[in-house]
Amino acid sequence: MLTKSQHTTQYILEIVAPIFNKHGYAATSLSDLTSATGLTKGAIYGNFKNKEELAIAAFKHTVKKLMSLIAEHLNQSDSPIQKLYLIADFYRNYYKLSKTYGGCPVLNIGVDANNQNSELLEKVRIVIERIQDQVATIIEDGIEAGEISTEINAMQYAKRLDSMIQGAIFMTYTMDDDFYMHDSMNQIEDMITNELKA
Amino acid sequence: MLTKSQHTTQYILEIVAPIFNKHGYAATSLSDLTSATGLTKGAIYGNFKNKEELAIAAFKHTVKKLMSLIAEHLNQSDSPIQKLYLIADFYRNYYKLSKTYGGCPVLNIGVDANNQNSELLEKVRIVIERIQDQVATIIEDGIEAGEISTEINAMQYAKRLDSMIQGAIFMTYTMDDDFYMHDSMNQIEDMITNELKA
DNA sequence: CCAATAATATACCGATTGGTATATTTTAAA
DNA sequence: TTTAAAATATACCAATCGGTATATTATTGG
Repeated sequence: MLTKSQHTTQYILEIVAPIFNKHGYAATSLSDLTSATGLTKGAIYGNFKNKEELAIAAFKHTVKKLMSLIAEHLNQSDSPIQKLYLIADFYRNYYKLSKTYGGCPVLNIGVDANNQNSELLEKVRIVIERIQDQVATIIEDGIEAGEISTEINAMQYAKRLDSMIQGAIFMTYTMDDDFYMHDSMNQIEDMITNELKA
Repeated sequence: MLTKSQHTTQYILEIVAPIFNKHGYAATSLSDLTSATGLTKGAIYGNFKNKEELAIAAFKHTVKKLMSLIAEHLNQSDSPIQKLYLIADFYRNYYKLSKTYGGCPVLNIGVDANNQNSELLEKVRIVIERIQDQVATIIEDGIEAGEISTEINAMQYAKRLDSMIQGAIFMTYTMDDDFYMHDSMNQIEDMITNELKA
């Protein structure tokens, strides 16, 4: 059973994460958080050491949710190459989906933390590396399974896909236009079909 | 001849633009700017209406510089398809280059202004559209010149290239790793050769 | 039901925020 | 050289900042 403060901690993260994600660390004030949660500074500082620790926890909170959503989506197939297609498929809905959480945490916090908050930036880097490792593993599994060409450098290709996806996210959000996301996913599907397939 | 205040205006922009670019609008305080410039609030508010107008002017200042650098780079050839290769070539040096200005203003201010400052966001969008129009025009010129396949949708392709470039910039900055930029430019060069060429 | 403790609210701190009104200095025309 | 105007510096404003010490309220074990 969760204690009262554990419930409050979860509640705070739920409310606060999208705010940090949208506004960034410095532009989010404690009063933003108290008025959004309906709680006081006492409740917040009783559960989090300071603003920075709260921002880090909020980032992790959003990432965890999104990562479990994509993991669930990839469970639709056991085939490595089909999992790659499913990644593209997942991101087709990503604009609408990530808006719920205040945007893409990797993009938003990555840019916000750079030159500003090295602790937070480090967390973003860890997440990016974890994502790329997972994609690289899928590609390697595909090579082993004979689905993907042995010519492919898994890690390099994972980074390339990640870079394209992040570019699509940035453009989609900045221009408020889903075209970028869909066009990029078309492109990635073509790459899977024409470059990766054994 | 420039008046004294015009000199000061230029001087302020020169100093202030990288700070806004690195830290974002909200995280940049007036005291950051006075201590960096060695001027007082009197000098700054004598030349700019308020912080927002200064941030907009600073963004335009950096964009103008970068745009003239790329325009100059593209002057190395009159051939449209060679100009596309030159764009890729330009961005190979972009990480080091843009660091001088505190990073990529389109990426940084684009993310920072989203959900925060609609005036600033609108300026970013205008810049993105201008860049894409210029690339699309080069592609159209290439089609007319018979260098580029008539199958290509110029504007769609310009957006696709732009999205890839922005993704590479984000990844390169966030991971502090030029690999992303160089790999993306290799990819773009391959696309020019294999997809665009007539 | 009481008491100990956990959890939250309140009140306050010095420092800093963007912005302004005014004083001072610098510039340039006469 | 004098003087009006332009440009910059100074001093100040109320509001807000992140954070803390303490008071109050909920919760829970005995």
